[in-house]
Amino acid sequence: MLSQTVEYALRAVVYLASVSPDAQTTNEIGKATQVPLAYLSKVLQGLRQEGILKSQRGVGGGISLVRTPEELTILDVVNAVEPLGRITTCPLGLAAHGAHLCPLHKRMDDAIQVMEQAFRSTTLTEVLADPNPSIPLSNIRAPLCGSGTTPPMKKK
Amino acid sequence: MLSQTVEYALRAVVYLASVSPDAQTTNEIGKATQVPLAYLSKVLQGLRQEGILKSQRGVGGGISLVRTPEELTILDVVNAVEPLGRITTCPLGLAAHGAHLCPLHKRMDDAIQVMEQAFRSTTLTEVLADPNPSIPLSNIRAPLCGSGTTPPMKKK
DNA sequence: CATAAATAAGACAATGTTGTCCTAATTAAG
DNA sequence: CTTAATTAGGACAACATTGTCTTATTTATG
Repeated sequence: MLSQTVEYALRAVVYLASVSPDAQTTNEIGKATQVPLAYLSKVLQGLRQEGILKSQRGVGGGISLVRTPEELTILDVVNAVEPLGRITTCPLGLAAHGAHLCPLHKRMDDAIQVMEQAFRSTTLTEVLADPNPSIPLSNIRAPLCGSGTTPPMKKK
Repeated sequence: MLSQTVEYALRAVVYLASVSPDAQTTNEIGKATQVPLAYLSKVLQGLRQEGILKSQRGVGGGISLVRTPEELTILDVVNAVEPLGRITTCPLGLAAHGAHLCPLHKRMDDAIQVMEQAFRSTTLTEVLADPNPSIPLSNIRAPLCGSGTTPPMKKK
């Protein structure tokens, strides 16, 4: 349904939001989100190219959000990785119908649209502020199922 | 977003619904829906194995719906081809949280759920009954953008 | 029974997604 | 200026999706 890459991108962005506006290294993000490190690197590069993240090379560098969590929605992230693919013209060859999709494709697009709207209306701030503790096996309060997203205490 | 196979399956099923309860050959379905014939054959086989379609081999045979269009929803077809993949347990390793997904995955699942609901609430009858003509270049009234879904007039 | 019309099924190819690994390029700090 | 910590990027591999082709198998009909 939603691709693995979208899942990974959202984990990373939520984690970055939780420590925003600080930057984190790919390693730190990988550890917190349990995403395969080498692939995470690719995903983060993609998000940077799409203007969601910015990066700083070299010692003390890392990756951080471009916008504040308040200004960033789940839809922004999803669209940066893999646009939802709204149906705007008839997928059969028929000349572009614009607003006049056939009944089937109209309904398919409607379904995509409600999902799009659900994503658009959720900012990262909202995700972080969710009161749902949701972590039976740990008492860490975290947006990513308790996988180490507690803000780093102090520099090792 | 929705796979190509889902798109093809829905075209085929909508077409079959439009002539229900008659059977149609794979060839006829392919012509009406503009789906690559050899691949359509695979998709139809899948739908038959999932109990959405039934088939009759040999001369005069073909493929037809198992249920009436009234009893068949878009969700039935989508789930037969490629289940929507609701998120029921934490995708990170954390022991199954059941109803207690973390805030991020709860919202992802919510989005999938609204899409699922949109599909569940649409029967094929509804699609066929849609008053939207939607065919600028043709005055054929059809649920598939005018691609030849007018009921066969008479046997060749 | 022979034939032609159909679906069923398997092998194969092309492409996309996911993932790994190695080498470059950048940069802070001693 | 050298070193170590980082991101950037390219080559490659494994697997899934999409698509084609060929060969069975079934079945109505003359």
